[in-house]
Amino acid sequence: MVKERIERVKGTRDLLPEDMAKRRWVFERIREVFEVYGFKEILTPTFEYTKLFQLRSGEEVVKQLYAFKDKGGRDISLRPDLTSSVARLFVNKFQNAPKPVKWYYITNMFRYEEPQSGRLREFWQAGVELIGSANIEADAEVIALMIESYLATGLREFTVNIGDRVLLDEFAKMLGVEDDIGLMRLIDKKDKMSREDFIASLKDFGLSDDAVEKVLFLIELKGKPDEILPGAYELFKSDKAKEELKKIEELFELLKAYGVEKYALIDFGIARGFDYYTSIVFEAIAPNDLGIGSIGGGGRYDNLIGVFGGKPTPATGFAIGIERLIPILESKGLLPSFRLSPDVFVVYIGKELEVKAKAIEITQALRKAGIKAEYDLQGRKLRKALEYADKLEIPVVVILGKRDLAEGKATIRDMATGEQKSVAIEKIVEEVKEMLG
RNA sequence: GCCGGGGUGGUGUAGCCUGGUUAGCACAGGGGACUGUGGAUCCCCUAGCCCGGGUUCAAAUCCCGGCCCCGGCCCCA
Repeated sequence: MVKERIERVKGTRDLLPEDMAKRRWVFERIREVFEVYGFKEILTPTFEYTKLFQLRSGEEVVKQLYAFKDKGGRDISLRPDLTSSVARLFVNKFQNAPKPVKWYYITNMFRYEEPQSGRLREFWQAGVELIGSANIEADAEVIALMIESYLATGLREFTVNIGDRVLLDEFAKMLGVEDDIGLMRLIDKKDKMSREDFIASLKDFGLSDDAVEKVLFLIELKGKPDEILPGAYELFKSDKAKEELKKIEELFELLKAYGVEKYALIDFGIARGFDYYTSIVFEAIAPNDLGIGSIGGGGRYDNLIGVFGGKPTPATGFAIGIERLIPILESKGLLPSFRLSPDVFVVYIGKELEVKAKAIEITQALRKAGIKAEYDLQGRKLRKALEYADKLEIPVVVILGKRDLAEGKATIRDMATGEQKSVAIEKIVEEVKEMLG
């Protein structure tokens, strides 16, 4: 016989019962916060026309699509994020809905990248989109929500670092740099290299000594607003930049009102990709030794709806990377432990149908009472059945044999103490409930 | 797409450099010793060299290609 082993597809993961229990717990914590903030859950299709994702361009983006032709010859891609789909949905059906539109999603995404630490080809994100408000309150709302989402999972050591694309643009203009994207790309990499290498790469990029000084000054603008903003007001002279700085100042005032300002920092070196963000951008960082950088991020994208053919509509949002968050929570011992085994194991002795049937009836009665119960489908001998229950740490075993049955009773065993009692069959549910507390 | 390190029963591993008995060990799984009482012991069973090609009398072992894993680069919406 030829056995061909089928492997998992590269960059994908099998999620086992323990994994699912953890994920479900984390999803629920996050979902609760999303809901109390008034966001409503949506889900768009797993795949869309490739065109949808190409529209907001970026050659890299297209290269990392999981793209294919379907049988009808359509060019299709698995969604690399939900923002594009949400924008499409909004343009298709919700342009005249009352504003703001507040949506959230918890689902999987696909990107064709080389897998590495904290990066798979299929991954899950929990995110929100807030569409229809250009006010800084909308930015504050989603940033506060992001912070509270992490707090809900028990995480405490993290910061949400806030940057601004307008300021980076103004900065590039100030330096007379035409390739502003190239400059942002370099600035984004600042933490990955030594100061000397960073300076060298800036010079290679063509910056004058004076401009290099300014860049170094800019990336030092990282911290609490009262420490940072005075320096920022000195660095930026244009009206547009000053106006933007005022917004950020207000943003932090609002975050104070939300009660989450201690988790928020200014970091003007944050660029977060280069395609659709237009103003405030932010990313969440949680110190860890797992090699995991950002655990989530987002920002304002005021042009995207227009790009997709809608009337220009401001929007902001964020996404939390579940595959990055869970290992961090786990390494900090913040995840509860989950019991997957049943609470009661019903064992019958012998092969008689009558006994077997009674065991099933007892199991069903327990289940109807909401108790996680199983009976021994393997038909093990009592000794093996107890070993099994012990191994799975099942706290209560109900033993049913002909002798018990003759008296209309069953034996209930407390696996921790080994204590047993003989109980009338109709009293079993009641008795077990009491034992399980 | 590129670079480095890996891939031996379900899991963890020895063996690989230096090719040569039946690929060893531990745990897990199933059964028995023990026909109504667990965490112990003993015995038995199940199950493996990632795939393909090459070199060789002989390949888990050496060579080439592919796939997958771990990590890094690019990129990270």
